[in-house]
Amino acid sequence: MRRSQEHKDETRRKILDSAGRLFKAEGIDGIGIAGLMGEAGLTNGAFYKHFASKDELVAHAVADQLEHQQQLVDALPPGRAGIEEFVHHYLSAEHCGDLAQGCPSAALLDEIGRCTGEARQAYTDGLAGLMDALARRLAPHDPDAARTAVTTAFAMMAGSVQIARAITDPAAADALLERAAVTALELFDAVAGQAGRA
Amino acid sequence: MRRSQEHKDETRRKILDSAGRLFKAEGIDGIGIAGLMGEAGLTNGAFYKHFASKDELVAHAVADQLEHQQQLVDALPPGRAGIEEFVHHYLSAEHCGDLAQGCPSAALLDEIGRCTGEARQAYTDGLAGLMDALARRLAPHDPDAARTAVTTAFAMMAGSVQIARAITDPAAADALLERAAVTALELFDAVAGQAGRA
DNA sequence: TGTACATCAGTGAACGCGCGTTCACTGATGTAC
DNA sequence: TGTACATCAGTGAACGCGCGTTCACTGATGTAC
Repeated sequence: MRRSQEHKDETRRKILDSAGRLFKAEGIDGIGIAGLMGEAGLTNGAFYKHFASKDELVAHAVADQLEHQQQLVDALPPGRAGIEEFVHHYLSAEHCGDLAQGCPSAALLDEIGRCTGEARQAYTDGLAGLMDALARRLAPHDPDAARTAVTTAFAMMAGSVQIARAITDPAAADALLERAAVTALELFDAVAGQAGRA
Repeated sequence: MRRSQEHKDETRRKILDSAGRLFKAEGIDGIGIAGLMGEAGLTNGAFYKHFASKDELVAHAVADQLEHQQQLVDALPPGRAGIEEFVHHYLSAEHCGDLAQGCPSAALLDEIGRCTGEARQAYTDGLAGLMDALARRLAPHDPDAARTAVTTAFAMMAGSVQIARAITDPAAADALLERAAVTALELFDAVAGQAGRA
């Protein structure tokens, strides 16, 4: 069944998409190669025509997911409206309820910390790109100076989503998400304000 | 080898301690019953004399770990000095480097979100206790009102530690931890200040 | 106090199962003539 | 353009392994007399 390079590229993309969704929904250790390949409409053996190992897939899937997150940020409307949309979508009940389509940081952060260097490097680079995309919006004249503060605010957002997902009390989860949105906007406004003054 | 109830309680404690350490270090899916029992100086079969299943152990270990965290908070010196110690220890390179002895939220949050209801309930109750302990320090006259804001600040701390552990760039990790400590103290001060004014 | 016995924490092999990975094979399609 | 052949993406069974859990057994100790 030899296929064109185009066909192979499409298959690779299907595997990466399935991996992104299922790693986030079930955890990296929570889903196997056969399950991923089944979701992509293939059988387990074909996996090794595309990736050398599960670890290599994890690294590529992490990179791919963060790239996708960055594209979402880049597609936001300009100015404070874009930041508000980002914050309110990120800290929504919908995002908390949809692990598979959600943010890879919120879904996988502590698991990535235990991964191979390859996956952690992919996360390092991907997060840097995502934080830069946010910093460019907030402080166009000096995004480098804003990056660490932006990352702190993002850590708060990711941590809040993780807590909201972990606890069983929906009212407490809603209150946390609402409060986190207020704080996130305060922190982002502070970054933009400092950059404006500088 | 029948032993006294006291002996059995000691063994249960050893299993809970091993579980707490190894779940945090290797992940809940990353360590098996035989590994946990070996760490506790026992063999796999004895496990089921103490817990009905791995899921039940996870719930008890999560509860136990959060109780321990709360005891650490309660043992801090009173006033702002205690909060400062908490923030600086939590956001230290030592804490990031020592998964096994560290905070269960930072080590396990996204995995707990995928656990059984039993484990998530244990996390819900344990986190509530921990957040109350912090809220009582910051706003002794109205800790309930402070709880959500305290949780937001804590989410920022846990998220920052997770990111610092996940990325491969030590300089970026240090900068993030430092910036997170400043922001955490600002957020905690705001909670204390609002409570003072009210 | 001494003895016989019941208890049950702990042992370690075994269960079925799913994991990551390998491999002999298939057969549609790109390529060379 | 038509044909023969080489390629290789994909199949699905099989590999060894570790998982959570079960179980027959051991033997030190608490308990009853």
